[in-house]
Amino acid sequence: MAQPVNFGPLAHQPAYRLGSEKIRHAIISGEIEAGELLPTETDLAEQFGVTRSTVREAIRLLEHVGILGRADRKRLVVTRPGTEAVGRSVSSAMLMHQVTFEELWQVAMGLEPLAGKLACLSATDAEKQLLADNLVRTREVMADHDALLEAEIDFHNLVAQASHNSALLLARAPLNELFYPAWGAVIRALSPGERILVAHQHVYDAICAGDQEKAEEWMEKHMRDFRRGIELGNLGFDKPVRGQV
Amino acid sequence: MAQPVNFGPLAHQPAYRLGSEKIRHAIISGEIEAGELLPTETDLAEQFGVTRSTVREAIRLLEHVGILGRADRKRLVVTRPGTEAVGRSVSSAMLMHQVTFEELWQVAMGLEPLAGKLACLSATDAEKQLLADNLVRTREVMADHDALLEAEIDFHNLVAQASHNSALLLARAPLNELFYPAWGAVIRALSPGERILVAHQHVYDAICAGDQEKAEEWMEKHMRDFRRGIELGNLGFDKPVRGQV
DNA sequence: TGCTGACATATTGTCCGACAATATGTCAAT
DNA sequence: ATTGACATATTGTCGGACAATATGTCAGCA
Repeated sequence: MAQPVNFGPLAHQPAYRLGSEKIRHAIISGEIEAGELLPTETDLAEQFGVTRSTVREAIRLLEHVGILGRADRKRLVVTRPGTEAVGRSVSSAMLMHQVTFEELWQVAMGLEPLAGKLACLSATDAEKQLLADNLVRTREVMADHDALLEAEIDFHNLVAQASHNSALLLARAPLNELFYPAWGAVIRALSPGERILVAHQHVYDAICAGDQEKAEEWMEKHMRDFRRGIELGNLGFDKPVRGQV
Repeated sequence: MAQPVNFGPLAHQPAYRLGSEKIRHAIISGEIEAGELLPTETDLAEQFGVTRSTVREAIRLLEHVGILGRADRKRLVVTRPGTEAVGRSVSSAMLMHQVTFEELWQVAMGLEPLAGKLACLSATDAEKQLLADNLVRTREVMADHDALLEAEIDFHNLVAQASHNSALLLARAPLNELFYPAWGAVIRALSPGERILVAHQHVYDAICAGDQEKAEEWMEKHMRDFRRGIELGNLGFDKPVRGQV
């Protein structure tokens, strides 16, 4: 049987998508740098040869990813997407894929010890100080579950930041949104404040001493504690994390 | 000195953002499931009490992240963001942060061996077959640099998929966009086809045998080869990856 | 001088109404 | 059963309009 020619679809892109791609490209290629102002909507409309409404749609397309933002809630400005923006979009995706706590935990086991290890190499004195402050604060709020969770999340963020690896920082962004909040249930159920503090303390010591293996090892231990907590509390280790976002 | 009351800013959100949040929430909370159609723009406009233009902006805000898409390039449909959508948005972020190849490599060292390890536990026969096919293909195209790179990327995607961990799949999405393409330069410079194949073969064997340690170990070896290749070819291990996106 | 207020200006947020292009559904004709 | 004609629904794009708000300017006043 003679197959008729397959032309494939006539990839006709709507104008707002073309415009958004053009802007995106200009930004990523470095033609426009972070912090710079974009032309006004009217100007863009004129340049693209479309109406302002279309330009606006093109802009919105990029805004949610964090590439564009408002400087003074007026003019558009090119921004570097922070961990929040990335975390938000990736965790929406994970939520829709019904990611289980176990799956997140496995990813965390891949990334968090790595963060600890790298922090040993790159942490500055200022960052070590921030970690020390965090330990103090953690001890203070040990009884307050919400504050404890916040301190806990903070600690891991500080470690990640001390790794001075932006790729890692962004890759682990969704953990902040999904993994650690789920941990809140464990804290309320088991009050493992002391155990958390011990682990953090060891990680901190290792970072100060520049002892990579120890940092990695204690981060792993810490993560295993997470897992044990969820299992002990029977909090649905193999069930999808639900989004409180 | 008596501090005057601090009211904080009057967080006035534009309507298109409110609308987008409302839709996003409905989707994430499961009120609307993936695959379902959204009401028409006119309906949404009526429900929200705004004009269609505003609704359209709200929709665009979500479209780029992959939560919304076109079913038949007409009606809006709720979609699960795939690795492409996530990869695209996260890698834009990484590019703007001037992520270096070294940083990406470190993340890959955290995730790829993990993927190999998990694949040992979860790979189905069909997935093993796909891996086997990939090995055959890799051997065939060993001389063709572009095709080889494609096969290489494919292999790692297949392994990741065999891990049956969506969180991992999404977390490593940016690697596909930035890390492996950079590897293309190495292939052209050093033609390490044979070395790649050997590593892949060992990973494949380990997965078939269910030998987690071996899979992990060979993935690590493979990654170290990457790094060595970049260093040997003097291809800018510590320089920002440039986006060809 | 330094602060305040009035005013013009630029830019975004929102609205309205309109039309073309395209996918869908229906029904008659072949 | 396939085709063609036609009405319908929905999106893509247009153009113009106005309100709200941030910025800049400048005179007035202590």
